Amino acid sequence: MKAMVRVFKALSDSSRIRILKMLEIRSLCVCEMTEILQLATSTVSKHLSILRDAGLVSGTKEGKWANFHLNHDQSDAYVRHLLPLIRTWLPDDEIIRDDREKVMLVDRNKLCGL
Amino acid sequence: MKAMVRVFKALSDSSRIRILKMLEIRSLCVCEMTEILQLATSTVSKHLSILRDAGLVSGTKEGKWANFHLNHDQSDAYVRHLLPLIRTWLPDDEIIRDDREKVMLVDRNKLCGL
DNA sequence: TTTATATTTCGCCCAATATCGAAATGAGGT
DNA sequence: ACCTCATTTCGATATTGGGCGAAATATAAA
Repeated sequence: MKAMVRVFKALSDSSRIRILKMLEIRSLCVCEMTEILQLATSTVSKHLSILRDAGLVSGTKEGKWANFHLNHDQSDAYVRHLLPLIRTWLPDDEIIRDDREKVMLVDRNKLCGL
Repeated sequence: MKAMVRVFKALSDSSRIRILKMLEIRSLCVCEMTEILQLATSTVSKHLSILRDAGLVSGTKEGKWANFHLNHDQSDAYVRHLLPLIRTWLPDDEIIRDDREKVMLVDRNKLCGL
């Protein structure tokens, strides 16, 4: 039950939902998400660790960046069932739509280190 | 998005998960759940109002008791998809099993008003 | 090795929430 | 109407959780 509650807790914050919906487009590094969400880097990193602990995302280091992506298949039953559901939800949400447009525009090389 | 987060928030507490799993067996009144959960009546009532606001359960007054039951079909997409999922989860959880055994034993007439 | 930069961790603050007991509400039975 | 009892609401308290900035880590580049 603890694991299940942890997953639901991870899903019960709008910033974290925004992150998941962005990651449906492509994998992203922390500074890209920070730019889109307009939150402090440390806050975004915290959100990602909560999502990682729940098994919803995973992050792999690539050079100086940490690439985060959705944890579709290799994960437990909760995540395996919930991610596809969430993918079908919020198709018309304004914030989500705007976020995803920005995902296609941001470039980590131009973005980070301003 | 607000509605979706509200549903996930409602699901991210172990007492409320226990309530949902008990209601999979049969509808229950507040004092029956209070006895099983070993929480204050006011706490259980609060949990139920959170579950009701999320659309997960509904309660109908029957005499002096308030009968709560799961909100399977008539509810929004989130609840309609999540309740069946949750039904298949935690089949071997000890707490859930114990709760459900108690559900079959409690009798509101003997229980309430001790 | 030193410097620059992307990320994580830490300490703090404020808001939200889980819990309780007491008081208020509501519906039945007398 | 009054009393009883199940439930809800209210007030207080303690814990959790989201947010930030600063310090610590890690990795690339110089």
